[in-house]
Amino acid sequence: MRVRFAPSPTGALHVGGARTALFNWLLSRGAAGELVLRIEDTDRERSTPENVGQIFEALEWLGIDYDGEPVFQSANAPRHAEVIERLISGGHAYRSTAGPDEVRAWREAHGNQGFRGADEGAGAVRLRVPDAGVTIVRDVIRGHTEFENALQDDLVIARADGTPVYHVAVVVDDLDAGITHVVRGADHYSNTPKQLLILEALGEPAPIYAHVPLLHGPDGRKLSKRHGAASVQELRDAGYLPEAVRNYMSLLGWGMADNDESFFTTQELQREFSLERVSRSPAVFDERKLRWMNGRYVRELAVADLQARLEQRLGRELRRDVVAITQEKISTLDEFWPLTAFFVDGPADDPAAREKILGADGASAALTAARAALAGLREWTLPAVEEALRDVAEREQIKPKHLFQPIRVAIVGTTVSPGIFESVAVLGREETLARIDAALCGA
RNA sequence: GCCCCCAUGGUGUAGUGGUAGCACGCGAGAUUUUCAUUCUCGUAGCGGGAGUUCAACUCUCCCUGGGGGUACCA
Repeated sequence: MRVRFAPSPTGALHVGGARTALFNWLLSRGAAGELVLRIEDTDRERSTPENVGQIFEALEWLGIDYDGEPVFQSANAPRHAEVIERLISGGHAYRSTAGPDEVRAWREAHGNQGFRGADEGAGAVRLRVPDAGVTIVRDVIRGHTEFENALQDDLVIARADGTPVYHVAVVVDDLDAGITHVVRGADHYSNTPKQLLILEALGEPAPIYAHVPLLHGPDGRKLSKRHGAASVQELRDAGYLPEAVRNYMSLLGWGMADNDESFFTTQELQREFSLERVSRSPAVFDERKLRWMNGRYVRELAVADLQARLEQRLGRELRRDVVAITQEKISTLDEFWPLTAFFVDGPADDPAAREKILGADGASAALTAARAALAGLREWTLPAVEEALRDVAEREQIKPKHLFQPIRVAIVGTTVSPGIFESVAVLGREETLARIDAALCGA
């Protein structure tokens, strides 16, 4: 078995394309030599180093490793030219100057039958399509479908300038690479008979096809930028974890039998995956579920691991204890900084919170009592802080909420933060007392 | 226009010729110092119409809806 992933070099790795890559990778079982990466770039316009580099990065981030060096389709041009020449000399193709207008006119005049041209010795190269019979697409996911040859136009396989068209390029490249399984998006389904026709003219066998359903946005339309994150780069930038993305994407258009859980390790995925179980209908990409799943993955990370990822993402050193007290409160990496910036940037400026909490009856008294208790602490540890503060609440007959919220606003600036005892413990004696004093002053 | 594909709650899916399970979401409750987390309960579905059958969500056909293709794009 040999599968390939062949994205077009537009730079952004679409999540639909990423899912196809994932399926290919799972199908190859990650075995060496089984997954080849090819850049479809017959027109060469888009395969700039930047664009291609971005795709490599996205794939690497996702954890999908292909085998060996990626192949650039354009590099295979001589081979394509040779095949096209062969088709012409074998009588399977001819040169024609007919353009879209002629083709349309022909169809109108022939009851919508496919265009059939004559050899003019110049122009683009068109494949001769049989007038009768059917071309059968056999697809692991969709079963057999017959396409009538009579309806198919003699398709262009090379432009007038001699450059091959995509359909020839893929077919030839797959053949040369010994590809046995072609797993791609369903948008290629209707084009498959064309490739089969080329294969037939070449006298070569067809690979096994599997067309996976497309991904849609919440509005049921094809997933695009206006739906938010539509590329894996955007997912990464939004703070999702690659393993969560991988897990979530594997669930789109695919389900395990006899398994009600939706969490899979990569090993389980590798073991259980089968093309036969891939769904035929398009799936809607639901970022809320991804977010939920990502939160689960975040919480299962070792603190040191989470810290490393956050540091890498934020480009700054982070305190382990800060990461630890935040872990269960964030569902994406993105949510970390807003929740903990107060540790290094000082209290946030939230007048509404100050007014509401610090301005409340008894807030100052509560703060004062808390300050005194904290100031008297012999050692500044989480248990000590917690004991002291709970003690104040009990002794002063203050509802916990009415004691803790003022402290929170005093040190954080807003009403949302990690646990109050944890925050105080991590902030340290000096800073905590200073911030409480400042709050008392302001009030 | 023509060709092709698809159709289980809002979303992702499981499933069987005898009416549906799981997960997200959503709602309610519990825990709770905020936000979260966690736990409990609940909500909601086989697009429509014929046909086959004792019986269809499951098989067939039609319709509707959605999607894809129809390039000298990939």
